[in-house]
Amino acid sequence: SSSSSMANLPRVLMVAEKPSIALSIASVLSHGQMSTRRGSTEVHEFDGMFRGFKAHYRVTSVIGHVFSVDFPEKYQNWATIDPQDLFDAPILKKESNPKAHICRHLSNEARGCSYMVLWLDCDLIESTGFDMKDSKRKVYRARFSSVTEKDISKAMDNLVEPNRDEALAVDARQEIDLKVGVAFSRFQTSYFQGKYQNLDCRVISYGPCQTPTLGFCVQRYMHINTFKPEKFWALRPYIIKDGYELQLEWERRRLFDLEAATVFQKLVVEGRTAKVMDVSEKQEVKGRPAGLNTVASSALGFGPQTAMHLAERLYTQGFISYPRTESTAYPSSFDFTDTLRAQVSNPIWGGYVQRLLSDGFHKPKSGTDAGDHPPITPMRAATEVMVGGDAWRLYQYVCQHFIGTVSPNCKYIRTKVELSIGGETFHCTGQRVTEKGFTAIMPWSAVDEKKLPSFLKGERIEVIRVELYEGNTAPPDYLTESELISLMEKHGIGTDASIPVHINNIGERNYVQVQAGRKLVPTALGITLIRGYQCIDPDLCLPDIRSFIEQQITLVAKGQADHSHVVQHVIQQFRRKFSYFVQQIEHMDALFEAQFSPLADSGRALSKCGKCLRYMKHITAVPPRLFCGTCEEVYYLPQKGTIKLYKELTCPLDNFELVIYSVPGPEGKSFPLCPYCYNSPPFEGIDTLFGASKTPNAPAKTKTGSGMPCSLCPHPTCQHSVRNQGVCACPECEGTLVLDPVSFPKWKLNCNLCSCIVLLPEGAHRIATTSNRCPECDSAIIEIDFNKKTTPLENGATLHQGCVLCDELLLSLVEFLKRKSKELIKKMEKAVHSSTTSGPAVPGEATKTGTSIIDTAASAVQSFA
DNA sequence: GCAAGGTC
Repeated sequence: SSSSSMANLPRVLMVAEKPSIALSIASVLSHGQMSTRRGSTEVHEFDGMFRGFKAHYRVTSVIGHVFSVDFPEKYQNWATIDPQDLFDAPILKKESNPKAHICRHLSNEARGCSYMVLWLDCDLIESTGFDMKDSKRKVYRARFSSVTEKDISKAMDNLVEPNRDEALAVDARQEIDLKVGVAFSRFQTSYFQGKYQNLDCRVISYGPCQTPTLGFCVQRYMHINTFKPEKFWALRPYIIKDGYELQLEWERRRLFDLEAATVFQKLVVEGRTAKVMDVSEKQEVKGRPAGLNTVASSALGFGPQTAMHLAERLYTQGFISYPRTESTAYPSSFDFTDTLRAQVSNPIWGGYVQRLLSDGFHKPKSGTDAGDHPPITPMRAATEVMVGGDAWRLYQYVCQHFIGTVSPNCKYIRTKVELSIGGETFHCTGQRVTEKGFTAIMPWSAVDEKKLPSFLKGERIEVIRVELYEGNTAPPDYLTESELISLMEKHGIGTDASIPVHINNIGERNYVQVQAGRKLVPTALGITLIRGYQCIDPDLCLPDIRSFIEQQITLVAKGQADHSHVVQHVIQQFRRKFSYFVQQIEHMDALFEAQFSPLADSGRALSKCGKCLRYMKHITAVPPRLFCGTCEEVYYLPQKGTIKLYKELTCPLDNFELVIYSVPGPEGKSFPLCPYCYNSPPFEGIDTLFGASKTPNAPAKTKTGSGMPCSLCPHPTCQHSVRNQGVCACPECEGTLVLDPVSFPKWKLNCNLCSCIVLLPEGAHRIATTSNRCPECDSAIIEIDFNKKTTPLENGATLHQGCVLCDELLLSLVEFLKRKSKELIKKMEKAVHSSTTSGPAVPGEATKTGTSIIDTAASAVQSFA
């Protein structure tokens, strides 16, 4: 398209739900003649006809849902907000992925456009600057059921008005799910957390999808547990024919009455010979499969989540078609020949495909068209080297399944021989495959062959013995992942994309465990939770809870009910359920009490509580924590290290006794923390500070947990705070190097954010920070009391004061771990330089962008003191 | 730390 035409033609902006669909739409409408430029998402441009006149098109997309909801900041505090109040809380709509700048992108692209066509049902008209009431800039909605040329063109010829109701329905679901889920989750978590020692969880969540999902697993567990096996008996006569010993099946299968079975056994034994009453042969057909939809988990032994992940990767690399689809029916226009041709080069099935192409392949069995995407098919040839291990297995499966769908049916002959012994009827069957068909390429669906000697009608055969088999009825097994998926689909729990997420969730939360064969076995916690709901309000864990929400929302989507009316109605129902649940929680607690050991009975007294001044118990089980039995409060501790009392020192802010946390090993470190401050950082803005350090892979996250140890505390006078133990800026991050107070004799400085460590002179009797600052770089001056035998000072002197960065003697004695010292010294010099130029009040802020946070915190301390 | 729903 020329730039001159672009300027003159009316512009049409088209927005699809994801980049791949924008590409397909543009390719179809421009016949591949479009230009593409990058942006937040790609924009494809071309000239074409729009509603009877020539127009310039811009086709772009969003990436999934543009908006999601959450509570305002004030409602994020678990300690101050009563979960009940969440039902009446306002909610905020935010861009789901602010970094992607989708709103900005759309409003930019919408500029200068006279028309907009939405290929999605989301509520984003406002963010484009378009207005539904503006008659000059019209907004349309394109409805399409598959991403095919035919459907796309049809949608363009039948544009409709955008449907606000559908967007409102999405909003309604978001608000309901948020309020219900968060209110119940916070209440349960706060109530049970820290109450029992062997209760291993960080959060006890509730959700209208995840909880019924768990409900299915527990229901099966209960079925198994309450199963009473029953004895049964079956007659098993044996005959010998053409040298084969054959066991015959009884027409009555089994009896639950031993006496009756014994009577029949006597009859049959006395019958002595089996008379062949009938020999029948029947041609049977096992039909080729329909197209492959969302990858079945059990087929390959990956979890559904992993399978989807691999499939997603294969899709983005162009090896298979879009893997998230419910449809098993191919569009009529689907080009099977091309898809097959791409597979002729395959060393394993290439020959088979070649024969299919030359002998003529079959159309797949007609499946169901869910109106989303075509079934999953291979797009281009791949080798194991190109895609690698597990993805390769999945790719093979997709290919074999696809080739299977266009292969002939499998044919086999089923023989049934009916025999009579002493008036009782028995039979035996055999199976013989005559045409493998698709099972040749899909060996996992092969028909079992069972050879049978030939029998003649009327023939008599001697019965060699008659067994009276005694068996027990057996309980069903635990739910498998694929059974669970079917149950969820059947009850409308989750969507094809979210089902694996819910299953994953109940595993991560420790409600179920995945055992061999991908069986889901509920844990004590999972079972206790469901039993609890069952005795307080069974609705809470039944699938109907989801159907109820979905059905109410459908009313909004169809315009049959008002959005806010429906939301209010549903929220009101849950508000009542919630308050009843809160009122009755002791019933659930009774079950917890029976299952878990109360915390008060366990743990060793470690440090004193600042509130009641009694000893708190240290629970080492995950998650490690301190429990005050008097106040019934729990204080979490960092994981993966040891906790000891720190010299009975106390925190000046809250009077709690300090503990010292240590990670063992040569690169380990120690720092003191106040149990109270660690859990509730006392200074404004401190959360933000940690938020900043909580970037993925930041060592601070795993080493310090999410709380505030003394090494991060800006208290101006406490001797343990970063203000008094901090020495200088960390050369590797924005943190501060803090003196490790218990590192004698291997003295060191540890960064309070990252894993950087600086070794100080070993063996010194004492090393301490002083209140003096280096005039050169503002680092804290440290004082060292050297060992008499190893002192580097002249005349056997042992006391020395200096700056780690500027004092020549100290600089020669310190050692930086991990990096080459030259590089580090350069970095240190840089740090020194910037710290002298900006002149910060607290060491370590030199390179920090969020400096003001500490200042705010520091002033807060001053006013506090 | 909390839901479910999209898709990267």
